[in-house]
Amino acid sequence: MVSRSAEAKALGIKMGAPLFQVRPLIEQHQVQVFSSNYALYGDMSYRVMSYLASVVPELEIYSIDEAFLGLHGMERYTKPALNDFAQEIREQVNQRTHIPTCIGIAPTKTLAKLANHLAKQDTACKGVLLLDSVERQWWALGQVPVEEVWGVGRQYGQKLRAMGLDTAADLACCSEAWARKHMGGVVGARLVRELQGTPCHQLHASEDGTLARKSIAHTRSFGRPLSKFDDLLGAVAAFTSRAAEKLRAQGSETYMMTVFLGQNRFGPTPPPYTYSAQITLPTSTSNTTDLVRAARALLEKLWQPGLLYKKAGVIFDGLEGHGQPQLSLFEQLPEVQRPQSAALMRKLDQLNSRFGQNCVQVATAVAAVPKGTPAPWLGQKRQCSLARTTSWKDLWEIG
DNA sequence: TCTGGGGTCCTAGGACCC
DNA sequence: TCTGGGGTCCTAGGACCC
Repeated sequence: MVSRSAEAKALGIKMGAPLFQVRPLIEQHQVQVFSSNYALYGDMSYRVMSYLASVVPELEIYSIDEAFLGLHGMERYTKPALNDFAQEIREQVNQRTHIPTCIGIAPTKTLAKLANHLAKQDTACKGVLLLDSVERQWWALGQVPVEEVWGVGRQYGQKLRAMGLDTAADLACCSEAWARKHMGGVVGARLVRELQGTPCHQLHASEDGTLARKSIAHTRSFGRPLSKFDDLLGAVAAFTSRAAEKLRAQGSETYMMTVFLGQNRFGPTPPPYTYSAQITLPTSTSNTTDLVRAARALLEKLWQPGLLYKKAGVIFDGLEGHGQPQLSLFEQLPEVQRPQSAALMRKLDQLNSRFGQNCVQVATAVAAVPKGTPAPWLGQKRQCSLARTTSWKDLWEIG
């Protein structure tokens, strides 16, 4: 259970609880359960972000369901005007997507997150909280338990409580030097300064309403544990293909690749549970066949006969913008060397986008799979909702 | 039987180079 | 052979985020 409605939370279904543990509750109260549906979420997110990009000077997409809006140049607006502006945004997003939102406005990202947190909690805010004075900022800081501050996780939360710091305000009273010493160095120092109202985190604006990642990964747990090299190769090749698609979709190339295998963390085997290997490629690429070849080499280093693996993943780091890779003087642009490669990948992406994911795949990803059977690494998505907005076969039918 | 899938930034040590 | 002050890259891991 990763995302729960207010009603589900009220039943006591915990974040991260595995389905089998809450099965009785679910049956008793007829709780509706859905597998994750990334295609639908991604498309709805894109609709919201595109709208936001059209109404504010700067937009940073922070995650699939959160964004920072830069309001620079709007400081002169009075409090009611800013509140009205935020309300208008909420109404528009709701009209277009039926997605409810809350907005926190403050001089730093950390304070804006804190304001947003309070706006969600207190219905009197009507979804918007503006912290436009030092007095209101300190009032807000006093309302929030320290572990709910953005950047304070479980470890620091416990540590701060043990030191008698209970609220965000207590933390904001600490000195930068203290935070540097006790909260992970420069990270903690910035956190405290942000709480005090001094911006330390820039806005990383995205101009086109999409998010350009610095690393791209595709990782999955298998439907059942796998041990044979060929099965794992199939999985790793399929994951590499998906990650390479994501890479091309954001117009990037990679020169660093990691492959990892994971064993069952809940099983009888003691740690380590994951084994990983990394390679630096001689030149940046987004070509699926090149990347699958590299993935295979990494897997050959990792794989041990007799071990049962439950999970695998492929991660691309060292991303470079396509067309402007940082090459040394003596290297050729990859696309100049192999002009047909880019065209082939474009065709591959077009086919898969038009006729469905995995319509065309690299042979390595399917070689080990007998005809007519699902790939052994696929998870069981038993309760998937439909991809209403991104798949022809799942369109709403009205009749 | 069943236990998610992504990301970010920072630190530190060792190899290697000038 | 020892001394010294840089720098980069690679690798691994920790803490946090959604």
